[in-house]
Amino acid sequence: MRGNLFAVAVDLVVLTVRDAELCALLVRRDAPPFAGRWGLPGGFVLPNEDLLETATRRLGEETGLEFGGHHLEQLASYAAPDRDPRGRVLTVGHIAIVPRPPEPIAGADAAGTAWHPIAKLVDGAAADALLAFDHGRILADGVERAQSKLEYTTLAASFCPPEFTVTQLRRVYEAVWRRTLDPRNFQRKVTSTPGFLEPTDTRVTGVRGRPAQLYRRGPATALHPPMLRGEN
Amino acid sequence: MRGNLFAVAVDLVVLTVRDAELCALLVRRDAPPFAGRWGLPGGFVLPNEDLLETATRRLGEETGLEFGGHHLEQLASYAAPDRDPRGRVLTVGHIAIVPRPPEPIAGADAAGTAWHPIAKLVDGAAADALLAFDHGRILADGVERAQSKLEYTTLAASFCPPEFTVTQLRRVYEAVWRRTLDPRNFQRKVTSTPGFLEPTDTRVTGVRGRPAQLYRRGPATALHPPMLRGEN
DNA sequence: GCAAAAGTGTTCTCGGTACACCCATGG
DNA sequence: CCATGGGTGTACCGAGAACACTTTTGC
Repeated sequence: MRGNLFAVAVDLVVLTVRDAELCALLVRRDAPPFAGRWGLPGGFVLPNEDLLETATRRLGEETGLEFGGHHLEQLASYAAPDRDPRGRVLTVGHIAIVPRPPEPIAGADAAGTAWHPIAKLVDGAAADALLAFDHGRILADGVERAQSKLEYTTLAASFCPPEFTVTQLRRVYEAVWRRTLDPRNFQRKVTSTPGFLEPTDTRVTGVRGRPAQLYRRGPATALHPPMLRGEN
Repeated sequence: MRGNLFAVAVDLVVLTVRDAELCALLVRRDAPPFAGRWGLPGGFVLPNEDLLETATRRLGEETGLEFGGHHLEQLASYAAPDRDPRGRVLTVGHIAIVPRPPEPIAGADAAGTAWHPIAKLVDGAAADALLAFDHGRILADGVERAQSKLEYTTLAASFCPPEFTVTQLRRVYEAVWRRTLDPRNFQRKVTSTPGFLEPTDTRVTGVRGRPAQLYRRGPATALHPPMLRGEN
C-alpha cells in the first residue's frame, strides 16, 4: 500500500461581490515556486483534520473573519503529476462565499492579500500567466460552480449581509452572471419563493426613492423552479 | 512541506441499468480491513498517473471492457482521518456510466465482482453494514449526481448501447429516478431537443407492436430547458 | 413638483402535463 | 381482428418575459 505518497493541500476560491463585480481573494506568493505571482489561499491538511476542517481554518486565517457561518463546500480535486515542481501534491479545491468584507483585510496572516475582479482573471489569457500552479483552472471551476448554484439554490443570499434588500440580492445575481435582470420580475420571483426571504419589520432609510423592505434569508436552500441564466 | 503524507486512491461508482433497475458494480473484499464485505472498485494512484487516468485504468480492469468511451467523471474526495484503519488515505470518488454489460463480467481481474441494485444499498440502513469504509456515502453521492445530471444533460444515453429506441432511453430515466414518465410526452421532449438523438435508417424488428425508430446519440451534451424530476 | 427607486398588474408566449387518438406490427 | 407498443394532436395551465403603471421617498 505504501510507495506512492502525496502531500494533500486545500485551496480556496473565496468569492464576494464588490462594486457590482464578482471578486476572488488572492495571495501574493513571496517564496518559490511561482514567487511574485498570485495564488489561491490554502494550506496543507494537518494529521487529524478532515478536508472541510482545513478549509474552515484557512478561511478564518486568511480573511480574519473567524466566526463560521460562511458558505463553504468542496469543489474538486487536482492532482496532475507535474502540477507542483516540488513533488507530488494533490489539492482539494473549495469554494467559499462571503459578504463584502471591510476593505483592509483585518487579521489576515498574509500581507499580500487582495480582492481581484474575476473578469480579468477568467476572460483574458492573462490568467495562467498571472496565477501560480493550476490555480487559474481551479478559479474558473469555482466561478462556474457559483454561477450554476445561483440557478437552483438560494446561495446568492450568502453574498449578502444578514439583512438586505431585494435590489442588493439582484446585484449579486447580476455580478455573478454578468448580465442584467429585470428588477420587477426578479422581485416577484424571489419574494414568491417560499422560504427564500423573510421580511423584517424595518425598511432602508436615507436613500432617495421609495424605501426598500429589508429581508433576512429564509430556511429554504433549493429553488423550485430554478431561475435559469438563459443564453444571455 | 513534508510531514503529513497521504496514500491517494480512486474509487469508482460504476452504474448501469439492468431489468429496469439502477445497479452498481461492487467487489467482495477478501483481505482485511472489512474482509467479507462489499466495496467499490478502485485502487491507488500510481506515481505518474493523474486521477482520471487511474480511474480509466481501473474501470477497464474491473469491467473487462477495455475500450474507453464510457462516461467517467470526478465526483468528490473523502479524507476523514479515521476512514481507513491502516492509515491516512484520501480517496477521490468517480462516477462511471456503462451500457448493460454481458452477464458474467468477462476479463475482470477480481472474481467476486457483481452488479447490485442500488435500491437495497441506498434506501435501507443495511448500506453501512454491508459496505466497507465510507463507500455507502460515496455510492449515495454518486447516485445523487447521476440523478441530477439526467435533468440537465444528455447523460442518459451513456446507459444505452450505440443504437437504441426512445423507450429504452425512457427506461433509463425511470430506473434512475425511480418513477414513471409519460411515454408520449417523453418522446416529444427528447426527439425535439436538437442534437440529443439522431435517427438511424433502421427500425427495431421482431417485437410485437409498431416497430420503433432506432437512434444514435447526437452531439448535444446539455439539455435546454432541463427535464425536471419533479417532486414525484 | 420632479427624479429615482420600490413594488404591482397585465399581457403574451412557451413549455410541461394530461389524455384522446391514430399507426404498424405480431399473433 | 385484436392486443401491444410506437407515435401525433390538442387543450389546459403555470411560469417567465416584457412592460405599463402606481407608490413613496429625497431634493
